[in-house]
Amino acid sequence: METNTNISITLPDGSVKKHPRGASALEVAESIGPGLAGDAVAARIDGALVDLSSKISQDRRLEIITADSEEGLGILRHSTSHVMALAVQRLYKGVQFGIGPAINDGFYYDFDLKDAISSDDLTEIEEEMERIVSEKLPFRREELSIGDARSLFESIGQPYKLELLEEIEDEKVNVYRTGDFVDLCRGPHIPDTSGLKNFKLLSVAGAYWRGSATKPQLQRIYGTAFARKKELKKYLHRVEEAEKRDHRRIGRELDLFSMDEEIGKGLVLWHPKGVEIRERIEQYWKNEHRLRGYQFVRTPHLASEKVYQRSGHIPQYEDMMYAPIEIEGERYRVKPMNCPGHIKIFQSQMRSYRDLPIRYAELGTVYRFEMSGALHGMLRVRGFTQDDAHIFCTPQQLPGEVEELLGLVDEIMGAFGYRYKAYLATRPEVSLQTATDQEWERATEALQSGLQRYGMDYSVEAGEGTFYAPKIDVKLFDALGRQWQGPTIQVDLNLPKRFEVKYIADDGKEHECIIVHRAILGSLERFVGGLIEHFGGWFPLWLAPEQVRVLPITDDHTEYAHNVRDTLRAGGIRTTCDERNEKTGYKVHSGTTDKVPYLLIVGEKEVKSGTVSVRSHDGGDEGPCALEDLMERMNKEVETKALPKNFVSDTD
RNA sequence: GCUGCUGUAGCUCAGUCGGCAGAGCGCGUCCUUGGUAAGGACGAGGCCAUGGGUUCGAGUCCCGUCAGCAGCACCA
Repeated sequence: METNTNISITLPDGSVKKHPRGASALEVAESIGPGLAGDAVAARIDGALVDLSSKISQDRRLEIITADSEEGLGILRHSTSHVMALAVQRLYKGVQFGIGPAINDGFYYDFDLKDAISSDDLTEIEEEMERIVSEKLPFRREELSIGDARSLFESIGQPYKLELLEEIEDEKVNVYRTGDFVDLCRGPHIPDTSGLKNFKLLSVAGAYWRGSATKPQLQRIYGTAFARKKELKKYLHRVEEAEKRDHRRIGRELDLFSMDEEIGKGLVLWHPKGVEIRERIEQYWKNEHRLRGYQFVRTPHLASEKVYQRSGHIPQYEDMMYAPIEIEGERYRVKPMNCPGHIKIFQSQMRSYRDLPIRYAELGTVYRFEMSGALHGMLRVRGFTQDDAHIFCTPQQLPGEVEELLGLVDEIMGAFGYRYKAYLATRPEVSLQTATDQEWERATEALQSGLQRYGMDYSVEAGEGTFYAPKIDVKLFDALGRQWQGPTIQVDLNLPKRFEVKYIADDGKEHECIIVHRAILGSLERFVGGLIEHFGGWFPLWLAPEQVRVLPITDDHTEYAHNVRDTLRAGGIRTTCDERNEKTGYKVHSGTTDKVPYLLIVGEKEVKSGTVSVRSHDGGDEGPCALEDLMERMNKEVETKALPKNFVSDTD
């Protein structure tokens, strides 16, 4: 006969523990070990996430969730957001609450309140939060019927919560109470506020209710929380590190580019050193494309509106195009896209299947009217140069072309030291109706088979394609582990029809051409901006605008320094000479802050022995070296596109 | 575009209660001629974003405009 006082609890490692019926998850955790109980934030009972206070009344599987897991950390942060909400409720009258979830690196809560919160107020809110933590207030869960919940939130004047309730279909909902703060919330939460020790409020900003620009705008406070102080510190350090790498700051410090109010918003002025970097990239890009059978074309910056009418850009994107310019009664537009020009070149003669594939590439500068709030340094601008190309091919050739393209992606992203991940984005809900289901399917399958043929890992993002094309998006991970938008490969289902792009097949008849639209770098502006942050300004030798700086110790050595410089220059190495009237330490300092990979110190010793003393970014003070040996080493470094040593941040 | 914050020397920033515009870096001249992350002295450099208002008096307070920043929304 089974005892009804004990139940069996199965732990993740398979072991079974006997506990009295009605034991709480926390009690079980305590019986396993006080350490675990202390770190516990919630529990999973038979697969469902619940509070630690949950009583277990039958045989169950139990997992104790700690803040060391991603899930547990999310719970900790979510609980912190409630504490912040309580603090705000205490400090400001008549607050209405939006939502307050955990996010990637922390949490936020949205508030509707009369007074504007500024970042100066965050300290005060943080202090109130500390107080709440020391009060050790429990997170108390209550289960209410929808009707009761509605009257509750009505009585405390929380219209946003009522709106959320409208959409819940269950009969019962949870509310959590922490002190005087009540929230509609699925949970779970940590047992009480004393478990929150390591948090920080980060910023305050506006955010639309429910993410919709037509809805009211609330004030959002962002914060983060961690299980351990060390992790919080590490995170804050990483944020700082990212700030130091900000391409706008480094762009100014290294004199790479600037923007000017009088030139216009979102328009980049490339300085000589920035151009130097850009040209290395362009040169490399061109070589790789030439190797793969691309031909280079150029199309005008301005075109008659007719072509964008036909392409569909005007009906679809007019609000993001620059206004028309009227000449001789005809309206012209600054080009927002390179495709129409490439198509016209393709159509300048009859094309046989024997000519295909035709691959046209252009570093094409386009202009788009991005909303002012969207602009961000070089990463989001109004005038930019796409590394655009269009592949005209037959349906049979498509998978092979995709495969080739992935090889190109791999080559180029690898050269810059990016890790990446591919995503297959399929037909979205709202999509072009002129293309048949079959065409969507065939295009998507071709992309997929290209991925498989190349052997590239990918995941499917259902419905994330553009309205006119399924696509492969490649996302990059930079040295700080941050994600960037990378290459994109799109099978265009729109333009071949609109422009009637045809070729003559082996049956002697006209067939519709496949057009693949693709960019590897995206835009030179964004790519270079991203690279600056990726490398933190320490470019690999092949890209560095100033590869070598010669530092003569006194005036007596300038002549020798000039010889060294000129020899290097003759060898194709970008070299300058710092002949300022300063001490060597000063010149080394200045060469380092200017992020020059090689500093060559030349003094009495070097003049006599005909050497240079090398100080490199990778190797530090390396001592004397014969110039020819150094040149050989640098040439090799340039040729192999060697990445700087340890350019990955040590905070990772 | 929306909400909030910020505009002071080329850059980073101080400027108290409304009372003569400041520092460091950088730049120039001079001294110094030196050995691996900042030698010294002197000097130039400002319509305090901009237009209005309050005031005896505005960098400072109020309103508008412009620009930048953060987030949201947007991103062929």
